[in-house]
Amino acid sequence: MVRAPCCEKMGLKKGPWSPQEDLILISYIQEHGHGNWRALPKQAGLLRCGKSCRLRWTNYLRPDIKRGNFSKEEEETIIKLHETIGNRWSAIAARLPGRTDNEIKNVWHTHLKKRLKNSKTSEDSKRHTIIQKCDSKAPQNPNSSSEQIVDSPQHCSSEMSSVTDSSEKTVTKHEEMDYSSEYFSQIDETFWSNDFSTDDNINLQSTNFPAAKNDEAQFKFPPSPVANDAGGNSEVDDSMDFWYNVFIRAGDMPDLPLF
DNA sequence: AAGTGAGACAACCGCAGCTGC
DNA sequence: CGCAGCTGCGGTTGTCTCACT
Repeated sequence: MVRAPCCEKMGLKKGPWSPQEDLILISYIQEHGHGNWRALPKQAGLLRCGKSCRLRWTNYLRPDIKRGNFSKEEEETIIKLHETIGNRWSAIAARLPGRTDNEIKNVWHTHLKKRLKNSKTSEDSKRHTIIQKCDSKAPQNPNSSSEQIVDSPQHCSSEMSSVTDSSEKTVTKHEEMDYSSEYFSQIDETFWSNDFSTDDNINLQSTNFPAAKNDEAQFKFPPSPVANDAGGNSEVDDSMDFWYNVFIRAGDMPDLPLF
């Protein structure tokens, strides 16, 4: 199979998305659904490849994305699932509504892996201490190693069971918020029942997604970290219609293509 | 105040698998 | 059945921010 030329060779834009591009993409998908991702950027007037558009939508712009810190439960779910199925991020994401595989992957690499390593280290050292204690308690047998004692240590099982993960709370720069309920409370069930993870041709107009009904006042996307970082304005965080405010504040409302 | 390194997260790359012809 | 086109997935890289010196 001949690989399609990459974005750069086609003269397409790479790197971070601008708010204008986001709005164009949102508006287009709102109006038409994504349909064919490859054709989308051309039809929407974006100088991006379809892959980039798909990624941007699925990982960031999709309205059912839940942003903010991961809850303890979510982190535990990730850890447990990772134990059983490994690096199958999309499968793990499927078990965490509103979370993307990319986000989970990032969290794993930045927080959970380290935490697990730390807890394993502390557990190992604790195990080591217990093993030493067990060794001293256990009947002396020159042929048995310490590990063997730990694996079936009737005389110190209670101590071993006390070795637990004492993971500390991770702190990230974004406050924990449940955007899904705060920002999308006005979206009814028919919208959420749309399966955006599938490749169906999403037509938001056929849903009750507020923006699809031309109700701009209700059109709300969650504030992105980009906006928080760039603006640092609490007004932004509080109540507003985030995306429209971004453009209006910037005084840089893009000329949206006529679809 | 400037430089630097680490951490966090967004985005890209390339391969695999699926589907239609 | 084989090929081409497309999407999904996981690994990796790039970029930005912030803390520290």
